[in-house]
Amino acid sequence: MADTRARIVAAALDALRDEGIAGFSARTIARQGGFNQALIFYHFGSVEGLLIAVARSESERRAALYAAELRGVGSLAELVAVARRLHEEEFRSGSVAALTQVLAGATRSDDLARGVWDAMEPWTARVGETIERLLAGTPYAGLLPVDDLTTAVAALFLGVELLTGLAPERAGTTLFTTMGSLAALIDALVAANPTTTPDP
Amino acid sequence: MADTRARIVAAALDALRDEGIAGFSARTIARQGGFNQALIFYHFGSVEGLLIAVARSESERRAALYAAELRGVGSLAELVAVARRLHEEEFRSGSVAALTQVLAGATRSDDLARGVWDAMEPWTARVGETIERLLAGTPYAGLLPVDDLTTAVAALFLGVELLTGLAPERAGTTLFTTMGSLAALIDALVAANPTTTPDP
DNA sequence: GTCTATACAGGGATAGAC
DNA sequence: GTCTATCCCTGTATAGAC
Repeated sequence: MADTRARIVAAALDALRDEGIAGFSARTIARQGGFNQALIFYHFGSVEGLLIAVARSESERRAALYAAELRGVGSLAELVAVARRLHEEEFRSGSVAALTQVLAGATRSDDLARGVWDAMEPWTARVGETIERLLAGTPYAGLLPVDDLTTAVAALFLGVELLTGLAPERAGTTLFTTMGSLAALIDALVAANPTTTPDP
Repeated sequence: MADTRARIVAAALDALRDEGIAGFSARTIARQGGFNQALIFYHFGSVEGLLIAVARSESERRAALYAAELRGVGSLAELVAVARRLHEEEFRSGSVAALTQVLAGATRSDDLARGVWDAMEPWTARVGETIERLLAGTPYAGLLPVDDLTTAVAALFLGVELLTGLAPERAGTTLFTTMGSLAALIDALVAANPTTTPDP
């Protein structure tokens, strides 16, 4: 039953958020979801298989969410504003925290790493489209590789999550306020120098 | 004996790099270092205690390394160049990878989170000093909070490590090349607009 | 498809010999 | 300070009842 699979994935996500990858076990997950431990092996083969399923499911959900939010973004400052909103929403629900746990866990197995990487694709693709659109309005369009910028933005987002998990009060509101100021600053600088080109 | 403690910490670091936080156990570590498992409990009280000790030791080592490298940094582009050199060195040795594992593991316990956060202080302090020095040369000195910028830079560095662990070929060389171009671009924009101020 | 029961390995931690 | 031995818990995985 597809419904059971969804319930298991949801419980696994909760467990990942609450216990971290180190405590991600079939027993913990089953306790969370109030179902039997053996179901995990029946439906996903192994705990690792479930982890990949979680990564995939989360990435698809996130891609849909971000696609809607990112559509209207027309400047760096707006990108930061959207990132802030999404961060607050996703931090409350603990879902990006769960993603960082998956990433940390992926170092153990190459299969898992590949699976998680593939699962992230729908999300990073949305971010990449947005960056491409932003760049198109500037003279730097051909000079800065979109792929690398996407990786950098994704890395920043994940890193913030990693640190927020450690000390929520530090990365709370002021960090995004500052990044917003910085983005506005860069927007202004770019607008003021429409023909400047970077060093080769 | 202080020597034994150091041996245990070194073995723990190796274990963390190879197995990740999910496989970080007293037995794995003891196997790595060729000593007895019970020594960990004698010297560090618990596996968690050892993890905090590893975080502290690593942070001090890293602070010393970075202090030397960051001293000469006078522009954003130079900061990226230093970050690239350090990333390559630390990625080879696996030590930032170990740090991300510690951070992921810290979600489990508040004690651990506090310990790891404190342990990161020497490192972030060096980064913060550098950013403060960079800002001092611009008109934005009072406008952008150094603490938040430090957090952002640290987050970016950690996030890159997280993604590099997942797909080394993606975050390899071109990412830092692009970030270097971007930094040079911003340096140029700032130099061209010495009196521009950001939106309030 | 789901549950119970169970195998077996690995891990945290401690007692006590040396 | 270090090692051996051990307790007991947790975890993965499967067999088989329902």
